[in-house]
Amino acid sequence: MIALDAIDVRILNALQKNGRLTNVELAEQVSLSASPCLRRVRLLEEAGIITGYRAQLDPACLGLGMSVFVDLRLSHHNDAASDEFEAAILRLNNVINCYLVSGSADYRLEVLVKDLQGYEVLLRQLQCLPHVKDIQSNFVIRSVKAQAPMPIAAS
Amino acid sequence: MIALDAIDVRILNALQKNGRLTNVELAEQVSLSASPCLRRVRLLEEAGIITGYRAQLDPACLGLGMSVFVDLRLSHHNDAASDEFEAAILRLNNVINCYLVSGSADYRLEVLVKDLQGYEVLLRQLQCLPHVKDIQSNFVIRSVKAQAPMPIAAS
DNA sequence: TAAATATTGGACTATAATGCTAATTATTAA
DNA sequence: TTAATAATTAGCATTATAGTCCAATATTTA
Repeated sequence: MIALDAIDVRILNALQKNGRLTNVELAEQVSLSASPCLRRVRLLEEAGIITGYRAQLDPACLGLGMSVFVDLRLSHHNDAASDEFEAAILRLNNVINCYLVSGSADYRLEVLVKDLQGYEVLLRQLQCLPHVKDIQSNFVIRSVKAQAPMPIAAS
Repeated sequence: MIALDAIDVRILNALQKNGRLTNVELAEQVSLSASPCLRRVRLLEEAGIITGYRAQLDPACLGLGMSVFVDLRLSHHNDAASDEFEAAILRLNNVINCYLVSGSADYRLEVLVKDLQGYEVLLRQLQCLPHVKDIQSNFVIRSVKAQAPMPIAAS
């Protein structure tokens, strides 16, 4: 874990808000001239602190207005079963996130679909996945806070 | 919902993968010359399909190696209680996502903390929030698939 | 088919990225 | 505290990119 000074923190916060800031704009915001600013950004990228830049899309505009959390249990908990299941999950494009979690479920998925019909299709796909024993769904009614910037502390 | 042709879909997919592609690079990838490519990107931004660009950071590098889903129930379900609770959630920087969900919980939060100690601190803050009755936590053991690109269909 | 509309490609200007060097700042050791 | 060293920064020059304008092409519609 690389030490971040106050300027690095400002850079990271600015790029979390707007990943397409030009280096000149970024340098202004963090009170630095362009070249050292660029040097710091490159170092943050090389250090793996900045892992990439993504355009954020509005799922509703893309016909993906329904978001669902799907909790899933497997019938077998050996490595082979997990690997097979996870490989299948990676192929399902409507599954945006998938975590192995503690608690009553094994996996928690976050899924984007158009509507209940789309959800039904996906549910059937999930039920057919290898080693799936149990599925429970929670629908997102409203998003209160989404993809908030990470809290960064200088170190 | 604006109609997207095949070129728009390619643009959106390319920018989901890399939001800092130069317009020239993007134009090459979608087999278009620079100026119409730029025009399309601007239209996608103005239409609200592209909502922004963000740098992706590695939480582990920032001392936020622990991710937890927190399910939360309120004691009262009137508007005032919800509003007060949601306002408080917006102020908690370790809460990255917060959704109103169906099912046994009212709200589902996604939380980033350094470790169990950090989690304990946050848990106490959540318990002190107005109208909170019940809290249940699920720890993320491993991320199988994270922030996968949205599946986009031409229309 | 022909007219109208939308989209594209290319030239040009303004702006930004990037590498280099000198100067400044911070750090270490005496 | 001062001097020496190392790290970081600012400014400048060069190259690349963004963004605008207009003519040409493709598409749509009657």
